[in-house]
Order: sequence, then C-alpha cells, then structure tokens
Amino acid sequence: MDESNRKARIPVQKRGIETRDRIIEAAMELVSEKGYYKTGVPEIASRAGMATGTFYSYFNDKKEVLLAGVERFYRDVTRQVLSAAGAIEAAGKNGRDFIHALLRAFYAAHAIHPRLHRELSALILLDRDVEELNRREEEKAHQLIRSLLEDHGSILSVEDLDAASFILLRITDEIIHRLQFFDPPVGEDRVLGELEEMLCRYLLRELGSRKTGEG
Amino acid sequence: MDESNRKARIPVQKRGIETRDRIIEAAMELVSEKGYYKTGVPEIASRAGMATGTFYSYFNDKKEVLLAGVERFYRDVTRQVLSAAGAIEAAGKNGRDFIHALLRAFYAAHAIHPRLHRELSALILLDRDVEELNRREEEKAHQLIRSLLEDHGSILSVEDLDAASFILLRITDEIIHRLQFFDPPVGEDRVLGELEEMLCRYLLRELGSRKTGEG
Amino acid sequence: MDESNRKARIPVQKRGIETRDRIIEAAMELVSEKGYYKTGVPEIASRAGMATGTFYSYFNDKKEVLLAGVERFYRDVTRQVLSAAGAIEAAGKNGRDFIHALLRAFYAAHAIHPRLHRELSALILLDRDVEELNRREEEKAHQLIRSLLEDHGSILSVEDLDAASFILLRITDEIIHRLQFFDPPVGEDRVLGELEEMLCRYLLRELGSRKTGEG
Amino acid sequence: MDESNRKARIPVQKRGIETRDRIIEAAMELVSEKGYYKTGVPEIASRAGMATGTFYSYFNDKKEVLLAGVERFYRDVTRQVLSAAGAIEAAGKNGRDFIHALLRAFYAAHAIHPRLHRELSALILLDRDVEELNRREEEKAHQLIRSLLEDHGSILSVEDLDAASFILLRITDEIIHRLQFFDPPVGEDRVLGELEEMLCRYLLRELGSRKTGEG
DNA sequence: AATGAATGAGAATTCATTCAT
DNA sequence: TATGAATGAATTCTCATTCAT
Repeated sequence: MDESNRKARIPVQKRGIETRDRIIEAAMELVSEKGYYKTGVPEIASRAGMATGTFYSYFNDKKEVLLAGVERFYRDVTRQVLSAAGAIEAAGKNGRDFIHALLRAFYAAHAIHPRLHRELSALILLDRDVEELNRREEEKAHQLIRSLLEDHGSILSVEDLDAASFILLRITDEIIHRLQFFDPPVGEDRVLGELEEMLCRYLLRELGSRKTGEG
Repeated sequence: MDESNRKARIPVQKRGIETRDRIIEAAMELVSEKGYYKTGVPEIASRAGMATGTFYSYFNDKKEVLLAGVERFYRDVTRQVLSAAGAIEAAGKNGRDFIHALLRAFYAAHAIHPRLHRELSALILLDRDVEELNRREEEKAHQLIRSLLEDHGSILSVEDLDAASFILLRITDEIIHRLQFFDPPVGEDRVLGELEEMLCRYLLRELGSRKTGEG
Repeated sequence: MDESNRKARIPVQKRGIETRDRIIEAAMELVSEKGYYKTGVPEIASRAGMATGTFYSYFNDKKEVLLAGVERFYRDVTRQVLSAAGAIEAAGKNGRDFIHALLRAFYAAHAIHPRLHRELSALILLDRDVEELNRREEEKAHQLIRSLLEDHGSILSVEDLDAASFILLRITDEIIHRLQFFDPPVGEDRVLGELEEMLCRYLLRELGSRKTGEG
Repeated sequence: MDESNRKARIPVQKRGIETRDRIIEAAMELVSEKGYYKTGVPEIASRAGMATGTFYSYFNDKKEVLLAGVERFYRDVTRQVLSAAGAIEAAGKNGRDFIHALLRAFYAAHAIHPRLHRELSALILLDRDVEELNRREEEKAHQLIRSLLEDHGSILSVEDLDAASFILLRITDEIIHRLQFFDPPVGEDRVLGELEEMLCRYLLRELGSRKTGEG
C-alpha cells in the first residue's frame, strides 16, 4: 500500500512538471535558508508564487517535497561527481595525481548546495526516510570508489578494498564537510594538503615526492 | 550580560541543585528517546516528577535545558576521555600501541550515550548555540590531541601538527560515529582495523608489523 | 424567481441532458458509497468522466446535484410504488391480503437504493432544502395512502383517515428502514409478521385468521 | 490499544470536571443550534469561555466531545424515562391507562433536548461510533419495554414479545419524533389519539371504550 | 463547451509558555 | 515555591469554486 492512497497529482504535462519543480526549488531554497522545521508550507507556496492549496495538489505533505528535494539534490551531486570522473581518468596511474583528482571531485561535489547539504546532514540523523535515501546514495558512492580503487590496483597497497573504500568516502566527505560548514581551527589549504598526504601514505605503493604550496 | 533578563533561579541549595539535575536528566532521556523537537516541556516535567511550572522556575525555556544537557554530556565525555589518558600513556613509545590506545579511547567516548550523541550531532548542525558549545569542546579536544602528538613527536613523521590533529580528531570521530549510528556496509572490525592501519602509515615514522585479528 | 442569478446551463439538447444525468448518477453513487460530506466535486466530475469545470456548467454548486439526485431518487421510488398499486388492487377486499400487499409495496420501495436511502434519511434532518423536498414527497405519499384507505373503507374500521394514513406511512417506513439499515435485535420475518398483525388489528373491521410462516 | 495513546486529561478534581462539563454543554448547545458539521472547535471553546487549547486538553478531538455529549444525552433521557416508570406503575392493570402512560413517558423523553435529538438522529446514520452508542441504548430501551409488557402480560394479547417490544419502541419513537421535528400534515392531538388507539387494538386483550378529547 | 490547474479561506490541531491558586 | 490548568498564535491540511487556456 505504499503509494495506493496518494492523492497528489503526478504531473505529466510540461506545465504541471514545471510547477512541481518550482515547488521543489522553493522548498529547497527555504530549507537551505532557515531549515526544514522552520519552513512552513504556505511559505513554500508563496515563494513558489502560488497558493497553499496548489502545493497540496502536487505533494501530500511537507515531508514529501523534502524527499523529492533530497532526491534531486543527490541527482545533482551524482551528475557533478560523474563529470569529475574524466579528470580522475586523466590523472592516469600517477599516484599523487590520482588522489589529488579524487579530492578535487569530492570538494566540487560538496560545493553544489552547501547550505542544503548541511541541513540534509542533520535530517539524515533525524528522519528515517531521509536516512534511507542517504543510505542508498552512500551505497552507490561506495561502489563507485571501490571500482576506482580496483582500477588503480597496480599502484595501491590496500588489502581490504571494501573497508578502504568506506573509510576513504567517509573521511573525505567529513573533512570537506567541516571545512565548508564550520570554520576550522586550521586553514583550509593546510587541512586539504595534510589530508592528501595522509591518503597518499595510506593508499599508495610508492609515495613520490609531496607537492608543496597547495592551491 | 545576555543573562540580565533571566528569571529562572540559579539554585544554590542542595535540594534545588538536585531538582535542576533531575530536569536535565529527564530532558536528556527524552531527547535520546524521541528527539529534541518531539519532546515537550510538560513531558519533561512529568518525567522529572514535577509540574510544568516548576520546570520554568529552573529554566527560562526549553532550549536552556538542552544546552545544560549538552554541557553535561560533554563533561561526561571529557571525564571518560581523560580516564583513557592513562592507557595511552601506558602504551608508551610503541607506535602501533599508541594509535591503538587512541582509537580505543575514542570508541569508548562514543559509547557513553550513543542515542543522545546522535541527536546532538544533528542539533550541532541545526542550532547556533549547540554549534557554539560544540566548537568549544572540539577546540579542547583538538588541543588535547595536539599535545598527545607532540609528546610522541619522536616516533611520528608529521609536519603540520595542527592540521594533523584536526584530521585525526575528525576522521576518527566520524568513522566511529558511522559504525555506531548506521549499520555499515562493511563489518566493524574490518573498518576499525583498516582505520588503524591508515593512521599508522600516516603518522608513524616506522611502521612495525600489522597485527591481524582485531578484537 | 430564486433562480435569477443562476449561471448553470439548463441543457435542452439530448447530449447536454445526458451529461447532466451522468453527473447526477455519479454523484448519487458516491453519496451512497461515502456520504454527501465526504464526497468532493472533483471526485464527482472524475467519476462522471469529465473535468471539474464541466460540472460547474451544469450545476451551480455541490448542493444542487444533491437536490437533483434526491428528486430523481423520489421519482424512482414513486415509479416503483405505482407499479405496486396493481398488486394492491389485486388483493381486492380481503383485509389481510390488502395489508400484506401494502407492506410488500413499502418494502420493495425501500429496496431500490438502500445506501442512498439511508444517507438521505440523515440529510433530511440536516438540510432544509432536502427536508422540503422530502416534505412534498411525504405529502404525496400521504395522499396516496389516504385514497387507498378510502377505497377500502368498507373493510376498515378507521375513523380519522388522515391521522391513520400518516401513522401507517410513518411506522411502516420506519420499521422497514430499521430492518434494512441496522441489524435488528429480532429476526426480520418475526418483525414483519408482527407488524402486519398490528396493522390488521388496527385497521380491519374483521380480523380473519393470522397466517403463520411469513416468508 | 483502545485508549492507550490518549493524551487528553481525565479530570478528577472538581474544577477539571466542571471545565469538562462546560465544554460538553457548550458543544451540545452549538450542535443543537447549527449542527455538528458546522460547529468548530474554536467556537465550542469560545462558547465555553476558554481558549481553543483548553478544549484539546480535555478532548483529543471534536468527535470525542460529541460522543461524550451523546452519552450525557442518553443519561438524561434514561433518567427521565425511569422517573416516568412510576406513572406507568400507577396506571395499574387498566389497559388504556397503561398505554396512555407509556406514550406520555416517550413523549416526555423526547421533549428533553429536541433540537439535539434531531441532530443525533442524523448522526446515528452518518457516524459508526454514534450508531454504536445508539445501538446500546436501543438495546436497553428494548429490554425495558419488554419487561413492562411482561409485567402486564395478563391484559395483553401479544405472542411475540420481542418483536412487539421492538415495534412498539420504534413506532412510538418515530411518530413522536416526526411530531416534534417536522410539522405534520395532521394535528398532533389527532395523531397521538390515533396512535394510542392503534396500540390499544394491537396490544390489549379487552379494548375498553376510547376516550375522546385527548389533552 | 470543456478543461483541470490554481485559488484561498477555513478547519483541525499543537505546544511553549504564563499565571492564578 | 510548587502546581497544572489555561492560553492562543502558529501550523498543517482540505475542498468548493474560479478562470485562463
């Protein structure tokens, strides 16, 4: 009975789809600005330039836009990440370059909707549905990282690929997260440089010489 | 002073202090169980065995107990961490043992109030006051890690101690966090083992041989 | 005229009349299924296979279809009752047969749209317009019963024909009502048998012998 | 889990019980005046001289007051009916007097809250919970009538006591209902006189002479 | 004539906080 | 000082009706 008692319209025509998108857009803007709990439905509708009732003919409740917005957010991030895949390929089998490109890709992915990202990080912890959506994305990301590490197996010295992928994903995400959401006690460049160094020492079979003057 | 218009009593007598503690205790229990936003003040008062009004003679509003509770939580964690300092000392100048003891200490700190910890992780992102409290604690933790690394400077190969402390703190926290709050795609032991390996390769001047069969 | 500000079209062409009928049909179906208050106009339009706006070019508001539906319902019931007149005639001047045929006619009339009947019974009490429509129908029924009783004057022992018609109509209606809408504490056959017995004793000059084994 | 998740206070102190009663009173007044569906909670609260929120600390929702009001209504009616039992006793074994007293009792019971009575008659048909409450009351009334008929068995000529009680209850109720709620096509006295005559002919072993000039 | 997206006032309900006792 | 009933603004959601296309 998952969606059996839905009343909200599923628009197929261009106009309806645009309206739906406008609602998601407005909702995510407001969630970014004031947080999910402080954002009201009339406010979302008003921002989207429509009446409250219109909102409810596209979504059954406030939570539903949130989930739609989260999915859209993940789509945006995924698109961004995939577009970075090229740069990672280009780095070839040079260890430091590979790690560097990887970090760049993560950083860029985080820069998409930073405020929204922050709010979602909280909602993952507070809401089971958001948590579940996130779990699926993490799983995808985990597999992506794993296959990247496999591809570069010849230059890496990792034994447990799964555990390594998990750690690589989480810590990179976390550090960039912190750098973007809170102001860190240490300069961003120094942290990113040190993070890269750590990953090189951990992952690479041969270290190569450290590049100084990160920019 | 931002406390000029406070009305809530600051209890000095034993009885009053106990009452205040009972409120904090009840509030944190409920926050752990159902989350801050779903916990009501009358409910906190009721759980603490008193009338709603009594609550308001000890705290000006709901947020105030939360902050008091967060402070108490950090006190508990700090106490736990300090008690682990002994074990870290005992590990002496053996690199792997030092890292291992460090990880153990973090892990134990997280095990204190896991549900509350999870809720607070979200509130840090949602509430400026909780964020600020957290910032101060992170700063203390950062300094603590930094001085530990300094003490072990002879066996470490780190250049930027500040950046390294920051990274060490954040990633260890994050990984343990994930292991405890979400069920990870990889077994806990494998992740912790790999994390330890990463930190050793990163931090230690001489690697020593890896211990297999973590537990 | 109370219709001076009407906007809804009064269809004269065949197509328009059919459309109007389809709306009434759909509305009455839904009212039977979920009740008037829980039935929405968009839902009626959808069931009738048209857009919401089309509904409003045939009816000025929701109430108007209800009234049209009530009138149609009464037309159906009247048609049914009149078709039963033959059976009553056929019963001739045998007292018990006359009463029996009368009861059968009422029973059949109630069996037409039982769910709708039930809903309307409530709406009569809640809505002045429905009440008024009902009053007119009751008046017609009252006159019908009265003339039936007059026709059978020779075998009846009633003095106040008007009062008797009123009572006869109301109690027969009520008892059958209850039997159909609620499950009664006593079997239907026993109740109908006893009702017939009561009416015989009340109305007939000569009682005749009771028929047992009602079916 | 019938009442497990109730939040509404169950008052035990005098003040609380009075407040609760005041709400029921106000609600039933408004339901009598404008009907259940057109009565809003803020309006009930305002009529009861309190804020909306207060209402919700005594009742979980609007429906709950209705049900409490219905129960109170039935209590009032029952009390009235029982107080009429004396008059019925006093009528002794005179058939016509017995029937007359019975009718008087019904009539008086209906005169208590006529408008409310009318509204409830509709709600019984529209709401399963009200229907159920009514079913229980009908059952009680049914038993009461049955035992009255049994007590007067010597002067009655009824065979199926259960069916007769059911019919007696329903038709008397219905006729009085109509007389009070709608204006009948025939004068009230004539209808009541004829009803009494019908019941006498139906129920009594020996008829006695009809009293003319009902008053 | 038909469409169906949009409207927006209004209903139900919640909950942090106050205040008379 | 403690009590807990009372407050009422704020929030979520509904649905009969309108109107641009």
